[in-house]
Amino acid sequence: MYEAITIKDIAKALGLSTSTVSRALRGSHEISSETKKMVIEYAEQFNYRPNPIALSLKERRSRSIGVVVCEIANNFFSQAINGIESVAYNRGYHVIISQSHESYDREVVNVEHLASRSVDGLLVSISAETDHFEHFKNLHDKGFPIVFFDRITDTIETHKVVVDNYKGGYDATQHLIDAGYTKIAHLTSASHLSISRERLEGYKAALRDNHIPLNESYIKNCDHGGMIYKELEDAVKSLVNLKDKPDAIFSAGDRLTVSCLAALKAIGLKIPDDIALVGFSNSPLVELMNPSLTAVKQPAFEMGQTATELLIKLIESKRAVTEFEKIVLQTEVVVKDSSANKIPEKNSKTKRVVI
Amino acid sequence: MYEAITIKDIAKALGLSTSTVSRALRGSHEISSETKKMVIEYAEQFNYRPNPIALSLKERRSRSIGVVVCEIANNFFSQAINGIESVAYNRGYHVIISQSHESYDREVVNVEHLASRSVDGLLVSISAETDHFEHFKNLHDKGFPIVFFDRITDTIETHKVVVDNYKGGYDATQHLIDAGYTKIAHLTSASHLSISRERLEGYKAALRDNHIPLNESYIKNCDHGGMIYKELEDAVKSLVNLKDKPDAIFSAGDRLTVSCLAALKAIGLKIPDDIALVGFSNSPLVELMNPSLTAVKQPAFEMGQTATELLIKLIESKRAVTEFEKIVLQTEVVVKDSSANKIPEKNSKTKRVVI
DNA sequence: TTTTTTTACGCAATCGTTGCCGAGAACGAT
DNA sequence: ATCGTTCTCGGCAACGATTGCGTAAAAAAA
Repeated sequence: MYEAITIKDIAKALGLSTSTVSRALRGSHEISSETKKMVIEYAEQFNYRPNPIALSLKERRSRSIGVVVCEIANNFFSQAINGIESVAYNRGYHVIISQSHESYDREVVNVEHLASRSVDGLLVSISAETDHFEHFKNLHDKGFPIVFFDRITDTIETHKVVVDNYKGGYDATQHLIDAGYTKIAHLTSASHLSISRERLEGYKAALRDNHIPLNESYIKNCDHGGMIYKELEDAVKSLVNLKDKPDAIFSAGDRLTVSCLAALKAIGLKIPDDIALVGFSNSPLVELMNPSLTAVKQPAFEMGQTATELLIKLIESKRAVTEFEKIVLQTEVVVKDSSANKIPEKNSKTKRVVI
Repeated sequence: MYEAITIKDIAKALGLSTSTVSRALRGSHEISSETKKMVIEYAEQFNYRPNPIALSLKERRSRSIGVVVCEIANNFFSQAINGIESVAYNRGYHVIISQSHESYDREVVNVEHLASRSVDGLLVSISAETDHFEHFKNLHDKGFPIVFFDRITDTIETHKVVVDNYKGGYDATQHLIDAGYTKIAHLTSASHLSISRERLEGYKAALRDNHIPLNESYIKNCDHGGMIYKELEDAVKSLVNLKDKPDAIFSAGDRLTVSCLAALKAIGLKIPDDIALVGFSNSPLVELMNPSLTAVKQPAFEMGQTATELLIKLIESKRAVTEFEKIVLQTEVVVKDSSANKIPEKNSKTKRVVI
């Protein structure tokens, strides 16, 4: 099978010791220039590459970082991974990906597998099912470098990279209010996720600031984050079947938003005439959708980059790090047709007449 | 920093030799059951995990596979990687991802980096820029396991997993013809890519079988596969500015299709009334687009799975493999609104009158 | 010429694990 | 009592590369 050339092969071929070859290759001054030249030429001719595994063993590091996300086939995460890969590549690190598929058990297995010395550090966005964090805490307490991004936990003190989910939720809701909607429902994923909580808080705050009373029946949690279409469809149906039907929906996740659009289309409701929709989504396609979708965009690529930079800083730090950063990036509301200004209803004509 | 327990630590603590501990842990019959019990209990208590790097060095394998694709943030590839990861995970392999960003140089660097003994095999979809294959050939000749998927080359004899691109192109074109379109343009990426060639051949064959003359000016290559929007936009503009303007476009790639839709929208052409559109796309969102898009879907997940199974078979084969498989999966045309039956033009009324 | 310094290289340990060989004890068979 | 066998276990080497230390030979200084 495939066998590559080693330092030992060079040493044997040239009648030198492995230490001499090693030093020659690294350009040590204690090797004569003729020997160096000879070794380097031979190495180039036979395309010598140091064995990274041997180096890892010696240096006790693998120059690779592990990524644990719920799924790759999701615009937000694939863009984030793109950012991760771009930084890692430039710094000479490999990226090892694993998916939790929103399962706690799978997350634990992946984390343990990666951390058991095959990666130097971990980049994590927590699974929707996960509501306790011992598997991270154990590692972190032992000094293993972890950076959380997107979905984080406050129970572990380390670097974190997030967006301002509160503001994202606030802005989305405020935008709907500005467009004339008042009965705004909120579709979100598992309630214990940091991103869900914060977006919900932003939603509530925007309502409060606009003196719109909070209607608890307008808030729907989908614990599987839209992975199960039925769950989402049921939530949407129960919303539109309410006596006091909402006139807008703010959905707090990519898959949630897309599935919601599909569900509304299936039910036969017109957007935004029957019901408006604003949602978190990082798909570049939403503006080509029918109708084009007002979306809260996250800087996924930058999040990946930033998280990776922080992680590599942790990994390469000589002393144990005790001061941790929490970096908060901004979201952006891209306004399209799905939240067009509300057409005044018939019964509001009276008011107009008054004017 | 982070230090994990080793076999040596256990040996010292228990007053045994490392070989005894090693054997006890692997349940060897030549260790007394008391010793085994003692060792295993100690190992569990201190959460011992064998060092995969030391094992890699010893066994001369890393139990990881490398993936080289042009980009992750693309539905086709993220779905394929999903399939790759699912199989690899079950077989105990790590997946290491790298992106070529359609650049030949970057592809070469990635391949060399991964192959220099940090992965046991490679899963490759060739970059758009790549038109010679020495970097793969050298490895393959040395017995290094490589499996190509999606974008392949015939110059290297190894396992390959593709879709029937010819049939995909044929079916898409035939579908347009069946819907009443005859002036069908073809938008494709770099001409030296296997997928471009085959889809083009399918397109041509469908025209030929329907006795529609081929119009060379209807075929547009975008060498950057839609990565550069301007290139695509120019191609679309030059198509719609032709004297004998096409009444339909068949686009042969995901990004191409989406960008084409955006370009037509920007130009202000109505789909399908002014011009119909059918394209390869693996985005689950196309049916929610405006108009919903008739798309050729590829079994990306299955391709990833199949390719990974073949690669692991190669890696774990005792003897050098000389018989290689080429697995061809089928595409599926999902018909939506963008290729609705053509409305007969005014000047065809005469014919109708005759009837 | 003798002593010191410099040059240029080799030896061996190290990282964590396993394979191979062999040692010592216990035990049954002769 | 002696031999052979079996059971347990330890020592050494190896995987590939790096590195501190040691040292022979050559060069320089005395």
